[in-house]
Amino acid sequence: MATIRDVAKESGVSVATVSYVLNNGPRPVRAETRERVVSTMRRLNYHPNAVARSLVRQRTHVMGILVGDAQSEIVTNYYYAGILAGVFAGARLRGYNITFFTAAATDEGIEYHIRAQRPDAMLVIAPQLGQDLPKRLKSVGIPLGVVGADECYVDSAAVCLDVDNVAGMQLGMQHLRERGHQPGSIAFALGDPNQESTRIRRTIYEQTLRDWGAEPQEQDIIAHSFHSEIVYAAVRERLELPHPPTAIFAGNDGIALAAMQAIRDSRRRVPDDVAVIGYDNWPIAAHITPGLTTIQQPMHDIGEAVVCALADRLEEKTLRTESMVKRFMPTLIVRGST
Amino acid sequence: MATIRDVAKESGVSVATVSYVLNNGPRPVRAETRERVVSTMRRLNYHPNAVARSLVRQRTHVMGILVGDAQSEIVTNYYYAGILAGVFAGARLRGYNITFFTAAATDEGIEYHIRAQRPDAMLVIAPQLGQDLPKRLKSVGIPLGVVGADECYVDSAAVCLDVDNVAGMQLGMQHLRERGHQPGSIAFALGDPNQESTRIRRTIYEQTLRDWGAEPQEQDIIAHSFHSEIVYAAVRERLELPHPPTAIFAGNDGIALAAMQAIRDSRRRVPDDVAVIGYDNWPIAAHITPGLTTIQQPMHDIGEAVVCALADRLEEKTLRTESMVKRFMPTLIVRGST
DNA sequence: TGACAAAGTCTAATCGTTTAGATAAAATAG
DNA sequence: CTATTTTATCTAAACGATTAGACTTTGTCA
Repeated sequence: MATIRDVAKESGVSVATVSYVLNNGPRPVRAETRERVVSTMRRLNYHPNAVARSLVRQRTHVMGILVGDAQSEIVTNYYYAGILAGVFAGARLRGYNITFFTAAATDEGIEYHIRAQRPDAMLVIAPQLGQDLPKRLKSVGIPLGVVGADECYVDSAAVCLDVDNVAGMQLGMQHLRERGHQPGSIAFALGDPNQESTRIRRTIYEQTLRDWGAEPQEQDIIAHSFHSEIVYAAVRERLELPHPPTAIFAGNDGIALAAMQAIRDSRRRVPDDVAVIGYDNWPIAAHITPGLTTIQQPMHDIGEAVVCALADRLEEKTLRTESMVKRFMPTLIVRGST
Repeated sequence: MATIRDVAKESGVSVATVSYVLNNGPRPVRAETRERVVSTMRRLNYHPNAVARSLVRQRTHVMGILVGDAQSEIVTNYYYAGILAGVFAGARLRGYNITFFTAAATDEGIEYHIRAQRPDAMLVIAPQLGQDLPKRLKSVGIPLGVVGADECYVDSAAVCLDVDNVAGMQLGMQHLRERGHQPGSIAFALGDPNQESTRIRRTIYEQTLRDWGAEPQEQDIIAHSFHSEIVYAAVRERLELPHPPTAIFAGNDGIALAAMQAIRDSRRRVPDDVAVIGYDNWPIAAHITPGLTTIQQPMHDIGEAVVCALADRLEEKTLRTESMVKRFMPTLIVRGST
């Protein structure tokens, strides 16, 4: 493979000149010389070695990414996929590559891998809470972008983006209320309790009920998991108890789907007997019967925004030393399930 | 950040010695010296710079990946997500990082990016046919792993893995036949006609019908797209025509879901009026009513296998100069939709 | 025309590793 | 107790770029 030296020799100039041509600077090159160099580059099929560049520039133009607890999450969870699509779009826009760190976030050694690989920044998507991950990532000393976990990262000088969970829950609760459901008859099938969004949403759920004069019942907070089988079983069980809910607010659309099946299998109808509202607006939500009412989140925008914010920091367009928190507004998509 | 030189100076040895400690060779180091070096490495929080290593070793330990036509495909298509999960698992197993090439496959410059970034190998997942991509990727000169497109890559000295599409179609057709559907009443909602799997499956569909003594009808090959809206419209339209099918074989579970909705919206029932069989066994397939009968593909295995096969080539465990084709067996998952 | 600035090049150091070749120390053989 | 081999280190040259500093050419102005 041709190197810069080959190009230099072949076109009778020094490597410096070739480099100036390559980068349009920092020194000027005579038009005639430039042309000669460009043509030999083309002739030799030369492409600058990004590895060598990274070494001398101390920039890899790579952003590392940690998805959920392990990469496999993207398999079943459209939320991650949506964020990722945005991340890719942003990366392309700003000229970065995205590398997945294949070690799980819980691995002892993840920060060693990061140190070794030297991405310019790290992205963390909807991490589990209660780990020492934030501290460890901070210790690596590169800009950090976090989606879906403000609180534990806000003191890590990170870029924290998330959907506005408060607004989302209120949107959904309001909608159920307007559909005539009584505060005491709305259950909440939350997701992974180790995610920040789940905790916030639970708080808002309970607070909204109290605002409406109803005390939240422990039995109306069901599932505590994103796992379909667990959700299915939990919903069926709840429906057997006295005072079954007339509406279920689900932590994401996957939960909502499992809940809908549980409802049907209990010989009840959606939405007549039990209404269901989801979260995320997965593509499938529009393609089932009845369609799933859901809280849409601008996943793509968030993914793109986090990359752009980090790129801004790297390019010194914005301050790097303090945290930044930005919230995105969700919207309610009404379909047949409510 | 500490460099190898810092470690060397700090522990009173040469950089070479530190390197030998780091790599366990190629020269021996006295146990006492090694200990001293290791402890200073720890004290200085030293981690070898992978970029510098890559430069001198001419190996980045990165595999690049091109997903579908653009990264956004992983959003809606579980097939990609499944393959990816396997790829990550394999990468972790063999010590590689996965970098997404954010330029679309159709981009003029994708091979330039690859040349510059210098991944040790490239993965291509279910590419569109009819592009010059194979040729261009081959010209880059690094090992190639292809999932879901043997034919056009088989002469590129690539590792080609795919599910056995012939077996999968036969499995499904056989099943429909056993359920009592007449050859002339089985429609095929194929996917993207620019993917190899689609083409093969269509051929097998037609051939099976002929084997059964029925001439395949143009009108029974519907949709020609993975896009839900298009599928939905196409199925509804087909159901209005004379001789509506009693069974629809779908190119993937997304198509199957859209088809099921179209069937329901035409006031027909699944499976009584029209049976549906899908492809891929998306997680959702088990969580709808009725459950979706589908052809399961070992996506995870395929993803893992392609990475391992490439790693073998890179580590010279296997020959690098000739193509290898391997097929994985699908299985039939019977649920309520047939 | 000469002085000085600007434009265009080149030489060489640098980024942080690996690893051959030379050299020194220790172990083994005769 | 040498001579020879083996083991442990060190020195220095890569790997393929970028970029200051020195140098040369060209242009501008008095």
